[in-house]
Amino acid sequence: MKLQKSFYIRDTLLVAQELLGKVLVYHDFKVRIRETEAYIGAIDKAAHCYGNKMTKRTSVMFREGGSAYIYMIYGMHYCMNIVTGNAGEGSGVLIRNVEPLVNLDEIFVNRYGISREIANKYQIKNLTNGPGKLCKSLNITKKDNGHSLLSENLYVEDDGYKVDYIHKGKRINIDYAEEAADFEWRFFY
DNA sequence: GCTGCGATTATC
DNA sequence: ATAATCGCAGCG
Repeated sequence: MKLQKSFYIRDTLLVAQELLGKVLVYHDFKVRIRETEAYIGAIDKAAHCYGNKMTKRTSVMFREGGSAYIYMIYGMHYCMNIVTGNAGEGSGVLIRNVEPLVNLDEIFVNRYGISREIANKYQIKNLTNGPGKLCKSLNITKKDNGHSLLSENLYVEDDGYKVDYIHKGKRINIDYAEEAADFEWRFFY
């Protein structure tokens, strides 16, 4: 069943963990969420909206939970977040690693420009195990920024899959974030 | 207007 | 370990 607004308007660390094992649906794609990171603007120097920094880029993060925040990083990759909490809070969950469930043929073309049959082992292993790889694989771009997760073509559903143990660790590539760099807000299984 | 850099990835 | 590559924030 599709997750409703009330799922997202909760504590960001809780949402980040409960998103594990859920299925992200985007048009004809379905992928299982395997790794997430929480970002909480109020106390998190790694967050784009740290210190309530409202800019053109971060405005979506200040919405009520349940929207997609898509941003471009390093001039060449898109990353997808799910906005969490109450309006004005400025928090969200980065989707880092997913496992494709359907439509593999189209994913290989989007990601590598090749048919699935000729993909090598390395390409298969690294298909969608990163935030930029996820967006490339599913063709998620800036056009999707601000889109509602309660809509027809973009949402998260619970298909009954159970995650047994959630691993926790420090978030990736935020060494500049001082004390926040040590927060164990990365979750995976 | 100009400058510097990043919640990444692929390759060396 | 490092290049690729560009939107945008910060400055003034």
